[in-house]
Amino acid sequence: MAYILNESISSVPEHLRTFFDGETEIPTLTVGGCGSFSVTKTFDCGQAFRFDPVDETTFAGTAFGDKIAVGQTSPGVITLYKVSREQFELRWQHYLALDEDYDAIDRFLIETMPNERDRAVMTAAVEAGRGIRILRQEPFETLISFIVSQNNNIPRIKKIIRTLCDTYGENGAFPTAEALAEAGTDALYELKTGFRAKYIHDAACRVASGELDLGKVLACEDYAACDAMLRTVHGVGPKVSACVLLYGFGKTEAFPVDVWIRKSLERHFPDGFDAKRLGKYAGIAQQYLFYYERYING
DNA sequence: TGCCAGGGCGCCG
DNA sequence: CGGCGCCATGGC
Repeated sequence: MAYILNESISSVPEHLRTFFDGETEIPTLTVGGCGSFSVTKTFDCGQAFRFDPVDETTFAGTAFGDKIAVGQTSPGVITLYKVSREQFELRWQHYLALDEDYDAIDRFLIETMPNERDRAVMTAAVEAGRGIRILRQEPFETLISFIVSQNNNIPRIKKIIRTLCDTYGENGAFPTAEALAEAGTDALYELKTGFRAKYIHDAACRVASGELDLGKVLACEDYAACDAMLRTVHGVGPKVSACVLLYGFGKTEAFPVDVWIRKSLERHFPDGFDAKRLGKYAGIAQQYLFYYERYING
């Protein structure tokens, strides 16, 4: 389990000055016990769209309306910039999934494979992706982000989300459902969202009106029911729903199937792959397989 | 130029 | 149910 090694008010490193708008002194936290945590893999595996690399081992971005940076200090140790002890315990520890035992999950995923051949494949995928953490992002932001992601590429997804935040967000935060609902489809279309404009607007309207209660989805233990609630939104199909439940609601049993996963399963599991067998951790296997296929085998 | 990007909808058989 | 054309945009 993660623990705080050091907390201080420190001067902002040179390469983070611009990101932190010229601030000079910020709360800085050094956190140990992070296990296999990899900053670069976690923020560069296509689950979060508002973080960017600022050097080899540091990513900076916005979540919950706060700008933070996360750096890899050494194996098992990370540094959090502009994060106090209180904020860490209240929010960022959970956001970064530092309260999950990924070593145990990794072992479970390998052990659960039905035969030696599949175990070998899963072992390779786990080793390739080891250090990835499934972030616990904000539900509404994740919903809109993965609607934007459909038939799109990551650089453009990031660009559209940045524009959405700049135009309709308060002080750099992700826009509220009310703000996007009020904006209207035409205005959203003007932001180069294309055919997704009406989908974004529909999602925002349903959330703003209470017709879709994201708090209820968060509290719901029945995965199929969660999936059904999200898919009432026009433009949310099986893939987007699974991504939103995985990255925005901590539903780690979600198993999003995209072109990369389809390729991976066809190539490595010709006799079939039963995601349900992996139960609560299917989504983490999915992320490892995605990373393995997309970034290692690619 | 055509193809693809972490898809989904509407329609068709 | 499964397949297929279409939907906007930008990078290659």
